[in-house]
Amino acid sequence: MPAPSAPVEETSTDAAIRRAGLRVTDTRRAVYDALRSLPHAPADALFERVKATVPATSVQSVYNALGDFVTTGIARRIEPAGHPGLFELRVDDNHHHVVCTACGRVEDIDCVVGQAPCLHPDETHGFRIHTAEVTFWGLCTSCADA
Amino acid sequence: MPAPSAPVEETSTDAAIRRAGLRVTDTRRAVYDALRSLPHAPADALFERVKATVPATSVQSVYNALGDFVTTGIARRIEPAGHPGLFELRVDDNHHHVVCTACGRVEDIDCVVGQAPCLHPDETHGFRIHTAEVTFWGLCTSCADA
DNA sequence: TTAGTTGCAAAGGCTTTGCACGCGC
DNA sequence: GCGCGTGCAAAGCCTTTGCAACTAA
Repeated sequence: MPAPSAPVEETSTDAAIRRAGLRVTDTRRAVYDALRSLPHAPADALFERVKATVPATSVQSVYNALGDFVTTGIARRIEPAGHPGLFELRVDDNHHHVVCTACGRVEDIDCVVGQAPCLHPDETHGFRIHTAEVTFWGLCTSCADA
Repeated sequence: MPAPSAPVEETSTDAAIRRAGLRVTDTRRAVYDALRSLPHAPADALFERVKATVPATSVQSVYNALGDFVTTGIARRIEPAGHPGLFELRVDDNHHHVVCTACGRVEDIDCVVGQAPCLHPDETHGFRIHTAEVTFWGLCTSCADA
C-alpha cells in the first residue's frame, strides 16, 4: 500500500466528476481533461480536443457534458460580448478576466483586493446579490504591436 | 429669435443622432426614442416599440440603427450571459449592472467609488486595458419573494 | 446629385431539444 | 436491471449580410 502519510485529497478527473454527483463516462472525462488543457475554450475547440480521445462523440454531447458541469458547479461559463461562450474550471476563487477587443483572447486576472469596494454597492435596487463578475477590455500584446 | 440667455445645449433626439455623424431618419429617431423609454431593452422589444411609430420598419433595420449607435458611441450593448443582447443609452458615465438570475431584469448601479481599485489590477498579462465592466448577479425583489 | 439608409430576404453561428440505444452503477 | 448519459438529427434563437429602391443633406 502507498502509505499516505498526509490525507491525500483525490484530485483526479474521475473524482471531480463523481464529486459533482455525475456518472463518470468517457465523454465527460475527455471534456474535463480538455478544459484543463484549454483554460478558456469555446465549445467547438473543446469538441476538437475531445474527438482525439473519443472519436465517436458529437458537439452536442460536449454541450451536454459542459452543461452538466456548469449546473453542478464544477465549471463556469463566461460569455464576453461578441464572442461565443467560453468554459473554464476555475470556479471557486474570485478572479476576473481580460478580453482582447481585437482577437478575443482571454486571460485570468486575480483580484488584487480581498473585499473590493466596488463589488459591494450600497444601492442595489433591492436585489439580493450573490455574484459579481468583472470583465476588462483591452488589447493584448500581440494586437497592440500590430 | 428665442434669445437664449444661457448657452442651450440642444439635447433632442435629432441633435443626438446628428452629433454622432449619422443622418436623421424616421427609423433612427424611433429607435433612439425607444431606447429612452426602455433603458435595457433587447432588440426585439425595441422593434415592437418602433413599429408603433414606423410600421413599415423591420427587425433588421432596428439592428442597423442600433449597430450604428453603438459604433458611433451614443449607445452601448451589454450581453449578460444567457440573455440576448441589451442596448442602453447611458454611455458616458461609469455605471454597472445588476442582473436577476431568475427573470433577467437589469438595473443600473452607479459606481460608489471613483477609482475602484479592483478596476486597476497591476497584473494585466501585458494587456492595455481601456474598459472595465462589472455585472452583479442576484435576485430581484419580485423573484426573491416568490 | 449622391452617398448614406432602408426594407426585404436569406444565410449564418451558436446552442438547445427529442428520442432510441447503450453503458455506468 | 435501472436509470442516466450518449449520439444523431433537427430545430431554434439571435444576429449579420447582400442588394435594389429610396431619401436626407
